[in-house]
Amino acid sequence: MNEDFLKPYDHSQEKDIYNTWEKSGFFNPENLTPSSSSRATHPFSIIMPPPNANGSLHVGHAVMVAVEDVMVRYWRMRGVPTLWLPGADHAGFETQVVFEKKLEKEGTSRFEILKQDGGREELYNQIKAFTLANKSHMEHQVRQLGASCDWSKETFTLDPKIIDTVYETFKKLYDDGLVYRDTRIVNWCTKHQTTLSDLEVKYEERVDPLYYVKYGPITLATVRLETKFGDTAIAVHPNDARYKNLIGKEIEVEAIAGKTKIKIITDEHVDPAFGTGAVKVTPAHDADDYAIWQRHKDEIGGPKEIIDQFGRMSLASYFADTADVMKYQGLKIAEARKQIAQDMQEKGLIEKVDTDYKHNVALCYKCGTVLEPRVLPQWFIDLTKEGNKKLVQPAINAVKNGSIKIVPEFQEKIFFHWMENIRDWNISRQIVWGIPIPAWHKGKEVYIGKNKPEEEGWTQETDVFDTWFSSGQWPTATLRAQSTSGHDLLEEFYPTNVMETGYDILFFWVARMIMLGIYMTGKIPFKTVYLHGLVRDKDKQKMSKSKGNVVDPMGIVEQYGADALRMALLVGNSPGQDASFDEAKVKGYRNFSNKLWNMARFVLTQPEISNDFLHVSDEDKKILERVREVKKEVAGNIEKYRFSQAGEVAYHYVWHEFADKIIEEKKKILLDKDINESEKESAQKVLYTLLLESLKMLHPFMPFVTEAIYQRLPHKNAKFLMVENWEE
RNA sequence: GGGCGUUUAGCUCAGUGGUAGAGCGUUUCAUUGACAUUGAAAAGGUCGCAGGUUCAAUCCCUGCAACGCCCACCA
Repeated sequence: MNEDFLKPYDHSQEKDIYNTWEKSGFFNPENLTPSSSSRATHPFSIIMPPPNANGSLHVGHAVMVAVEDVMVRYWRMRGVPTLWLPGADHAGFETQVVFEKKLEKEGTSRFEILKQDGGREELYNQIKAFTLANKSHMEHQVRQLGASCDWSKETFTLDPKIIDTVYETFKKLYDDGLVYRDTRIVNWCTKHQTTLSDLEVKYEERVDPLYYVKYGPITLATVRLETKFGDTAIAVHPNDARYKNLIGKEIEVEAIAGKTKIKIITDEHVDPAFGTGAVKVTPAHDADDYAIWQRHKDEIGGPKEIIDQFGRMSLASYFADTADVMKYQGLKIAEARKQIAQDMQEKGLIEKVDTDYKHNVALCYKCGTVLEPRVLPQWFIDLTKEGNKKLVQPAINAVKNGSIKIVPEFQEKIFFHWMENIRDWNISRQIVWGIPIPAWHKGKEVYIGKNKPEEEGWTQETDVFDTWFSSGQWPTATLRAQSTSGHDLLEEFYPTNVMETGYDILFFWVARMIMLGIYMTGKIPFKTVYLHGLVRDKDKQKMSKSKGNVVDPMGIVEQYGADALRMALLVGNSPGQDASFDEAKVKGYRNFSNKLWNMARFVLTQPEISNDFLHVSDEDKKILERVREVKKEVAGNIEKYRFSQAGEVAYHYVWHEFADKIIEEKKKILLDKDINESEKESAQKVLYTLLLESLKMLHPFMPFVTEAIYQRLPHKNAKFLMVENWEE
């Protein structure tokens, strides 16, 4: 027996085991010898959600690796050609935000860098260096978790081949009329100086004063007093009797700077029950008002922009000669509002103030800054007109008709609900860290292409793509990028089997992959979507840096081993359901690793009985039959994505049946001098068989300790447990 | 305003149309031979509440309550 067994199991050997696996080449599907079983003709593939290369892995990544590795290792042992393609995401906006925080700590900002000549390139290069450093750090961590993915095919979202595909898709969308550039009201973050998609807006309920302002004969309620300088009309409901005589007229209004005139229009959208039933229309700074303006373009003036990109009053275009207004010039919104309220109070223009008015405020999901709606030219993907037919409906249909299954099933309802109410997607970002939108402008002309057109006068688009536009093409783009002349991976592995990710990015990512995947290839990108839940802390609180309750998975791996962490994250957790992280649970499974180690130690004290041993007792035959049943149960659960159940069945069998009962009974037989050799040999045969079967069924969950034991067996069928045949 | 999820042992959570499960915790006992990162045993749950379907419901249906989450252009 190997001397290592005289000591407790030492999980620090995980690193060495991983290295030998990786060097063996068995992570790569082309090095696997498919088994002869009929299942082996259908490959198994997973594209790993590429972690953001801007920091360390969090527990969510550990869940992702654990779940995907279970499937991949299981199917590999079934003799199926198995591809698990890893990647890394440049994560445009997210990474730029992380990088800017770093700059802030260093006492500078991106604007300092952008001021210099060639500042844009400089900033890009700095973020690139930062990202690449984090990328290799993160890849190392994915290895530590035991991910048996094919590193030779690792793909980065900024690889030239990925960008080529993204450009090709963009061109196709543009040619099909599914991409358009238009000036519309969009969400603008005054801190980050970029627009955000509707998904990147978080709403928070706040209490603000609601001012009842006198507009001549009308009083109307508003929170945003400061936008009054951008008013172009007042709207009332068409059936509102109170305003019957005023509709369509221009009324004269006493304002801060003397008298002005404003038109009364009607719009179905106005709720007569709110406030006074009259609403000021400020199309440049409010999405609702912009919508009203669009319906009344012919009657009223266009958007008057009176707040700038930094969230400061910018009144010179309309009020340069009016000192009473220009005194607010340059004030931040909140300050301007306060002063205007005060001034209007003094002039008797405010009828009353409702001080505890509750309403939802739109915030930047990253920094919490109040978003300022702005009217800007942006690139959009049409999802409401032609795009609804060509992008949205095919995706809905794929899930409705079962070509794509979402696990857990209830998430399908959530998916449908979002898809059926989807809006056009703003894919423009005004940041540097991202894939540039391949477009050129000359006056109103637009040219789509990577390279500048020959003729004079074209200027390059400066917006970059929303990261999700490129990652939304990930399954297709990666397989295409990694294909070689000998291996068309799209042909071999697309559609992939499973897309495993967190439910929090169902809309951001999964929905878009389905739409774009079908659009690009005519085929669904994956057959099953498995959505894991969020990992919260021990007290069910969301982990966050500010709360200081973030669990570092790598610290846990260091202390208890990746096997223990993986088991703790798998058992007791179900798809789509949040889980809480308890270190005590990890400790329990660390103990299990050692238990298994010692079980092996005991078995290996016994002589190994050759394969052609024929005198298995009837009782032992039952034991061997039973382990096959258990293994089938584990397999069935894995195939049905019930990883918690699968892990628990294996765990329970190995510890509480094999160890506690069978080993104890066989121990008695082996020590009893009155029992004949044949029966002892039968017991020894059983012990060796059960050990091997236990290692196999636990390997997808706890790859390291099972491999460590396998490598110390006197006779091995395969070079690695990782490529042992699951069956026999 | 819509939609979704959860409610099971002290805690964190799995699970099933037919005497209820795991991890941790608690109590008692055992132990120099595989393992104290151990073993044997025990306590502990009218499976949120109220109806219904069924021979049988924790599980299916209806309603309710509490908690949580997502979506939504009411100023």
